[in-house]
Amino acid sequence: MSAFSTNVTMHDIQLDRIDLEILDYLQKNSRMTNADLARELGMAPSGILERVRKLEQKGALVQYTARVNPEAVNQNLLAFIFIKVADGLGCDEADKLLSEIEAIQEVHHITGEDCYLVKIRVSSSGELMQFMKTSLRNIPNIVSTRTTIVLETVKENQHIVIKRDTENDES
Amino acid sequence: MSAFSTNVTMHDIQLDRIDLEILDYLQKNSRMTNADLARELGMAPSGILERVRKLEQKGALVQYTARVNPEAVNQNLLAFIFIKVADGLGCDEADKLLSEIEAIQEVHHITGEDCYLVKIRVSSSGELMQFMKTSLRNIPNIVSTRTTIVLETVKENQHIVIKRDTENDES
DNA sequence: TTTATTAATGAACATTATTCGATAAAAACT
DNA sequence: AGTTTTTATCGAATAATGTTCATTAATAAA
Repeated sequence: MSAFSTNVTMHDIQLDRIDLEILDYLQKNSRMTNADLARELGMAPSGILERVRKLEQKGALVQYTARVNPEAVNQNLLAFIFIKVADGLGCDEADKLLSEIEAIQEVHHITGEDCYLVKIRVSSSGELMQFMKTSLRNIPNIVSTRTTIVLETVKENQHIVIKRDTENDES
Repeated sequence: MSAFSTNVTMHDIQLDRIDLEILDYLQKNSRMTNADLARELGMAPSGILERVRKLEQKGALVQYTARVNPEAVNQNLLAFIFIKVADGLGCDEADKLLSEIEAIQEVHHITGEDCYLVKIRVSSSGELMQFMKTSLRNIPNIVSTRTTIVLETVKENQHIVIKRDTENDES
């Protein structure tokens, strides 16, 4: 069913203007129909379908997702945690362990003093505490953690700016 | 067209188990059809449609979006910027200015020394520099900024853990 | 009890998804 | 250049889904 590719590195991916348009439309509304896309882009629905499938295969489209209001499901606490591990050597193991934790939405390797920046969403400070005590304990070579609590989120999306560059297009 | 509510605060939102199931299914695949949802949940498609519309109106469903691979569209540089503003007074204005910047995906008020944590995605360090010099200049009362560059992203999603507690209906 | 209100159903109809053969253009090869 | 191969699109046909709406049952309110 899921036609999405996993672990794709974008070496040889070539996207034309129409591909970029499709990506941008679906980014704004992933439930937009192929028929609507076809109308917007002046193509046949079957042609759109073909392109979308290829974008999935190429790994340009990663997932279709609905953004859920955290408040609606009582996940009101958002936090960022900086994690320092010894020598950054056990990192592969730490990568895996951190990624497996559902509450963790993001795991980044970063520059500077610390090794990781982690974004986590939980229901309460109690659950965060619980998480620090249990899940983080399992991760080897953690030297220190620094936690920053989010008081209020002003903006939050995953929208990527898509630049429709100088491209030879059949306009 | 867009049936999503804006600026919704979740005071009186009541979601039953079926609602939570719908949210979770759509979170995992927003292109899932109402017909499939209906089959999974043992309901009529029209009933599902009705519920989905209500979830949109209530603000539990915020948006349907496709996740685009940043590499595919040459937006390879991810950074977090901590911004300190004087007294956090001009914050409303700063909120607005920061949110209007497309490259900025997230704006959070945080605890600690700094006032803001901002997540930004651009094409290159050059563009980041450009951004710091121009866009940030317009924001009043910025005292300092601290930028953290992401070297590699191990995990990144917006998936929220939805707990189907046997007694999630808190009336 | 009676009356609103709400949520779900199922049938009817509109719209979309998907397949597939045909076609034409572009690439690759000789 | 000429030929083959690959690729992208279309259009028509069919399967499937979206959406409306009258009806019914269940729930809450009066």
